[in-house]
Amino acid sequence: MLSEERHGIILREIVKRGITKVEDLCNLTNSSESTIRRDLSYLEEKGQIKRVHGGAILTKGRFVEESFKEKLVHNREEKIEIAKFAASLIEDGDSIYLDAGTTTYEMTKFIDNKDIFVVTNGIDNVDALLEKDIDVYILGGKIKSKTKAVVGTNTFNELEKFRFDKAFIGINAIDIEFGLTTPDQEEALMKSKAIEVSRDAFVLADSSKFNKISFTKVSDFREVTVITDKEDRQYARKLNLRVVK
Amino acid sequence: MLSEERHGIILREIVKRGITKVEDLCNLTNSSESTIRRDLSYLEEKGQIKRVHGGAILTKGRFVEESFKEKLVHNREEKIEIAKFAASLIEDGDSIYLDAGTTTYEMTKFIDNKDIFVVTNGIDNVDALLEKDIDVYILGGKIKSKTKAVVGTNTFNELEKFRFDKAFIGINAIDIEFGLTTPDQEEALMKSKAIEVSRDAFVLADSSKFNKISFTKVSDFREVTVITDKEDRQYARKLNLRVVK
DNA sequence: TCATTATTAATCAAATTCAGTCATATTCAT
DNA sequence: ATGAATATGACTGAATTTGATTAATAATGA
Repeated sequence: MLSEERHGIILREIVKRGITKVEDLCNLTNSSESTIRRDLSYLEEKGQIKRVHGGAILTKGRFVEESFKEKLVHNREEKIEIAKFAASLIEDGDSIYLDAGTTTYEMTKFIDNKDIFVVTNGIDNVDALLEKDIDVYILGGKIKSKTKAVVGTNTFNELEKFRFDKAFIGINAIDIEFGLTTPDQEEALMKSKAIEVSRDAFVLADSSKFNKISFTKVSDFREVTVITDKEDRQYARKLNLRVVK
Repeated sequence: MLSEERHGIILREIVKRGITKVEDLCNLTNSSESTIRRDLSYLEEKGQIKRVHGGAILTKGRFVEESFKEKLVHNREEKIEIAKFAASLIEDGDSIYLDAGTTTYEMTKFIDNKDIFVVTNGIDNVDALLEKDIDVYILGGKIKSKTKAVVGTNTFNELEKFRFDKAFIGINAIDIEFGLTTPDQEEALMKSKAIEVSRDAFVLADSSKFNKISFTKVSDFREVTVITDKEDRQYARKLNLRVVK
């Protein structure tokens, strides 16, 4: 049996029952425990299921339709890898700023430290984090309908009151000359301030964001670590680059 | 049986009955007392239940706050009628406060005035309003995972800065003596303040909320108009009652 | 109050499940 | 065909889960 085939069977079984035992999956697919365990690890890596002792369960709040929408997102695989690595940087006790955006949203699926405090300006992040039993603080303010990000001067000022251990920021464009830029001025201000009030700031950017320039400057390279899937000597010389995979 | 599976069964049983004995849970899951005790400790740790001598109860006291989804089912028809009427009160140009909660959430579906400004502390309201092209302002603060309501002193203070034309408030309990009460103190404060800073305050309460008393006082009758589906002479004499249907 | 009973926490050993490693089998590109 | 890459199943010691036991604690009623 092909592994893809097994993955399908496993997913369907878990969706159907909500929870499944390794043993049952062995019988269902005529495979060894080792194989099933490998499959479960893989599916968990992809964020499709959650492993528990003895089997696996659905990742909470994952609706079937969502997976269709998600597939449409550009560079999804890369974003997930970047998000996964970023999430792994979070340590117990951290206070975190999580920017609004698709890449940072992917992070929520891989955050397993419950003893953390997350401040976000992304409405979509809230649900995902609550389901993980994580303390969430939403910044107040006007919500941009397109990105569902909270922005504005009040929001900006509210951010001023916090100090974060780590900030995770999404970005639209990276250029070796102009640094980090993004189309919306208000969002740029938010990102910039978040970077400022954080001990460590991480910018998540898949390779498609490179060599682009957008309207508003967010930050110079010096202040942040860029997490990406793109190997690039030039950039590596000028900035703190973390390449995943 | 997997532990995750048991946790689910235990939670469901406690939600259903309000209180459960260790012995019953043993029978229900075919597990030993040791195992059930460990499960209960774990669930208590997560804040999902409270252990008592001989068993466990739900964390909240007299008026158990059902989860958001469960509440949606309860008295749905009536809530929709109430919500529809409440929404019809909104006029172009209004600035509105929309409380977190299921009945107020229903309102979002019937709001068709786009030229309004809505402030809310309910995360779920945001999406629904954005889809209607309505300007939304979310209050900032800690999010209660159970009700997805934003609460806290900062949030309270933020609310202070607004003045609304109309506020729409959900409520858990109405008593002819004690007035409007609700289980969570922080949420009660929010509701109370919202009523205070609004020209007109409307409280949405289906008939199941009547003749009940909860923990924290939200408001006296004088300050608000109660929208309900229940005809009641006694209440009608004491407060401003609007009965729909 | 005190004694009796029920419930609990702590500890232990057995059973189950796990991650990691290895050898073998299969697939793939050349 | 050949070697490299990948997939699989078996095995091992480690980690986790479980139920039984016992001593401590809490509830009950005379």
